[in-house]
Amino acid sequence: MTGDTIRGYARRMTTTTKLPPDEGDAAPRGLRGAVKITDVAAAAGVAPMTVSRVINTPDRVAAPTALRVREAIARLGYVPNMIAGGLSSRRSRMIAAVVPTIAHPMFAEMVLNFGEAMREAGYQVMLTISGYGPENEAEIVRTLLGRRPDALLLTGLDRPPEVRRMLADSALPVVEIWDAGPKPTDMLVGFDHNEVGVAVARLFAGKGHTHFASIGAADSRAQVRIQGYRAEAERLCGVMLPPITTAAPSTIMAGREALRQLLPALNRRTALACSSDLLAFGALTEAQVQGIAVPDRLAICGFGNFELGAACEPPISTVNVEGATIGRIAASFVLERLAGGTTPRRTRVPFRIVERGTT
Amino acid sequence: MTGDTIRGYARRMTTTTKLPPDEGDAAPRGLRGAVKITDVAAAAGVAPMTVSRVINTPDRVAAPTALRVREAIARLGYVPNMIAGGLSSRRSRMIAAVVPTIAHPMFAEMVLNFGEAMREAGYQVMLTISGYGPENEAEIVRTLLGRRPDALLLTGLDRPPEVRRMLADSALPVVEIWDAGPKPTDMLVGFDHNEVGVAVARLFAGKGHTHFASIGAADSRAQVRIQGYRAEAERLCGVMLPPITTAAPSTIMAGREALRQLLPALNRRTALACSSDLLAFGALTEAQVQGIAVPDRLAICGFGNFELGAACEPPISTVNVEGATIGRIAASFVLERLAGGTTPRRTRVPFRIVERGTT
DNA sequence: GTGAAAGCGCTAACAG
DNA sequence: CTGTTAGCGCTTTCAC
Repeated sequence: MTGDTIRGYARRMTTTTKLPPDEGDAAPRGLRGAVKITDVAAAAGVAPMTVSRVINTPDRVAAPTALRVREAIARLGYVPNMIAGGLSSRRSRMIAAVVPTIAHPMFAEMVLNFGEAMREAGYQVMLTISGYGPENEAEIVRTLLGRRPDALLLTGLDRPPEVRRMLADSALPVVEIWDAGPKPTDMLVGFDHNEVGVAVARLFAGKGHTHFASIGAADSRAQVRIQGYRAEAERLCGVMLPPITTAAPSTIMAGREALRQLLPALNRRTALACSSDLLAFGALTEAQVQGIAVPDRLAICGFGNFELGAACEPPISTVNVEGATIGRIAASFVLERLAGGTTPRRTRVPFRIVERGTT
Repeated sequence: MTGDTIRGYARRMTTTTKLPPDEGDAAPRGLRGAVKITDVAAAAGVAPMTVSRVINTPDRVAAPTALRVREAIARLGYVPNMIAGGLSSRRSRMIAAVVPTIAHPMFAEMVLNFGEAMREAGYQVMLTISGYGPENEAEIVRTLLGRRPDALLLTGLDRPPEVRRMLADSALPVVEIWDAGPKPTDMLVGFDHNEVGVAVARLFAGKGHTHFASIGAADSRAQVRIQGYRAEAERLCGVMLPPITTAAPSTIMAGREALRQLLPALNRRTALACSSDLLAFGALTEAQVQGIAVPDRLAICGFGNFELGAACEPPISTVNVEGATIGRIAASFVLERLAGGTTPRRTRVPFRIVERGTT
């Protein structure tokens, strides 16, 4: 524990970095050198509470006073301690978010837009990347709750009972994204993955396909999409090739490998649904290598609308779900609740089939 | 402000979610229902301080006492308030990280591994995605410092003076990643982007190339790589085609477009360096569409070692820098400092040219 | 090995 | 519009 007490102090002396010389009587630099609200108050000749008001509720302070305080803040380089503020006000101005991955462009977009919207409103987002599978979600949520976030954003609806209990006990606003289902914890911004699969099957059927194949990652939502696709194709009397399941998260290589597995069964015109554009691109690439004509012999539809699918040759038909939109809607729901709203917001975001060269 | 006081309370009544029935005399649920350390202490018949010890320094508590306390913690569902703990101990157990993007696989990997390593050590990472360009870095760092992180991870070395000042004043451990240069703020885990460019030029030169082209994103590090490449190629008496500069962040489409621009100048065997595998894949795709033989007429080398480059056909030669390694080393540096170390750690991580089908 | 007192830096609540 | 008082929930410090 000895080290903890000198965290970050003597250190500068051991670096070669030249520090700028002290600029006049600026911020005090000593140990625990952080300027605090009382320092600012003293410098401005007001009470600490007035400094607090200048920062949090500026319109409740007379203009000349506020000016003096702001001047002192700038001069001293005061950075309010939100940890202390949060303890006192019981508002951490922090939102906890959990997503399975940021490698998936949709989640990356979602995170980016959610974070931006929350930041504009004065909140920070604490992001945790959980990986697929809900195994350690309880652990993650417990840790997150320890920081007393003002709200949570979680992915999916597949929540262990222990987590549901913790969330209920915390009584915090919760937004669940990505999935749509009947019993969200609280608020919801998602879509029905089964419907996505159905829509893809109908797209193919509408083009006269009678033979249907699928490549799906071993991730619960991906499997729901694939099942929706297969069920609908079957309902339409399609001939089903055996489903290929690949490891989650999806990769291009897995798509190539899966197409190679599919090869022997590909003896007539076939429609192929992939649970990700990465798999679809892999399948397309391998089809080209194997000399299978796309889309004439093999039609391919992916999911996710990755830039890759739009920019490759031929461009890949896919299903578009806007991560950015999900992120912004989720942020607006959270902010509304934080502002006192009580509406139990639930929204299905639309998805859209983007037809391109592979169908 | 009226809303603030009822944040999250009456809400459950308006949802359709069925809550599980109260399980015996479990955690108190009322307003501000959070169980606190005094509740646990009372339930276990000890002082709050003993509960704190059970959580933070278990070996300073007698086994039977600890057992009773742990039992009470579990029964009440106590989640320690780290905001209160942080205020008291002056250790937030939080690390602030700033990266320009998470769309780039290397940053995604870096963030993932850094976060994992820190989490294992009991820290959380608060991530901010800044976008390219240091314009708003001061604002971001100020906000982050308000949370009193125990350390910071920042990208690049291109730091506005105001930020350098804030960092120096805070006296916190800082690790800068991605770049290598003579005057880091504190610790460093990066590589020399110029050297990367030089290495690519030499790769091409070694294969007898005499004509050199480049496609680079308008991002400072990408430009350094491209300049290193062009300077070295020139030094080796290469004939230089005019550089193509594309918008940051890089896209596949930009690579295709850039190759189209390059087309008129491509009247003999040419080597093409791209500042990202996305640009390289775009160039490759467009070359295939245009019927330019790769690698015979046009050799291509990318940067980043994205899965895309490895899995497409032909696979793209590239420069590999392990984001995961950077993340883990950065975490180890921070943890060492947090444990009391004072060594001014600076490391250059190696990069490696991965030759594949496009050279 | 355990407890009591004091206080981290801020803001809610009330008073003036 | 501004100030005073009293905590927020925990940990530090010191006593036992």
